[in-house]
Amino acid sequence: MEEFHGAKLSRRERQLMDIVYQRGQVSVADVLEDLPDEPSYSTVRALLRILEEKGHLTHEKDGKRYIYRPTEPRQQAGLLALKQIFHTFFDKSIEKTVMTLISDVDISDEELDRLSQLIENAKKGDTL
Amino acid sequence: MEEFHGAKLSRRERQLMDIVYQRGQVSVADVLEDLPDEPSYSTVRALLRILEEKGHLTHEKDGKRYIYRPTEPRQQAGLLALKQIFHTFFDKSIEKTVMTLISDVDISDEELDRLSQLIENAKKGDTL
DNA sequence: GAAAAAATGCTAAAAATTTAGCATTAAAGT
DNA sequence: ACTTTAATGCTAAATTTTTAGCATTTTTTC
Repeated sequence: MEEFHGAKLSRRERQLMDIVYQRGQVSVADVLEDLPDEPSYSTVRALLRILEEKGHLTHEKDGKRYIYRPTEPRQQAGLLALKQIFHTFFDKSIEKTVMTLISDVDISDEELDRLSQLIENAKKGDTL
Repeated sequence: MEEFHGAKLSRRERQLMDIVYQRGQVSVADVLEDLPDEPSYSTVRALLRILEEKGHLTHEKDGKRYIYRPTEPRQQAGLLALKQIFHTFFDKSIEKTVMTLISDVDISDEELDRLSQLIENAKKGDTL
């Protein structure tokens, strides 16, 4: 099993990376805003620096402040995280995973239609 | 957003809980077997005890040894973990999530058929 | 039933994580 | 240009996590 990004991160680090992936990119202030327990500015900066040292983030200057972005693309990180989940909780069964999602999360008829379409396309793609 | 079990756990604790959910139930030896870096027996026991203190596990005796089980059912824990992922990486879109799964993970035609069926049923259930 | 093996109970040290302070630099306002 | 504001650089303390040792109990074996 390939390793998903979260496996090597401490608790706080994971929390930060989640915020980064949710927002796409962050300033220190952004992170502070999303953290429920409001650590100090210094604390958040330290964590971002550590995550950058470890290679999970990069930063660039935007005016006077740093903007941090993940080094691993969102899509890829998401896939690994998803694989981890469906390996641990759903016996590597896509069916069980999707079943859980559509039965417990609100979903519109339009979305269901698009899902059907998606699967039909996958079938065609596979059999060709 | 409801909190998934992993959010309050340390790195090692998460690792243990993943093993527990993968196996359903574990002895100390089981956990040791699944940990790639082989910490000591004592270490694993300590962690299991802590997880029990925190309310994530319970144990019962099976002959001479303890068997630990999660207190939160697998299905429920899996759902929360899944929600977390699709919130963080897939914009809360079931479509994006499923798309990623079926396009990047090997899937058989039979499974695709069952998926179609699943979605058809969901449609009927919703519109009734 | 005595000895050996294999488990747990408890405790504390080592390591890693998390936190925040003080100094400095860069930007903005007047 | 000078003052104020808001950012970063660096460092170290506090806390949490992780680890493992030693004593004790339970089970197995002979």
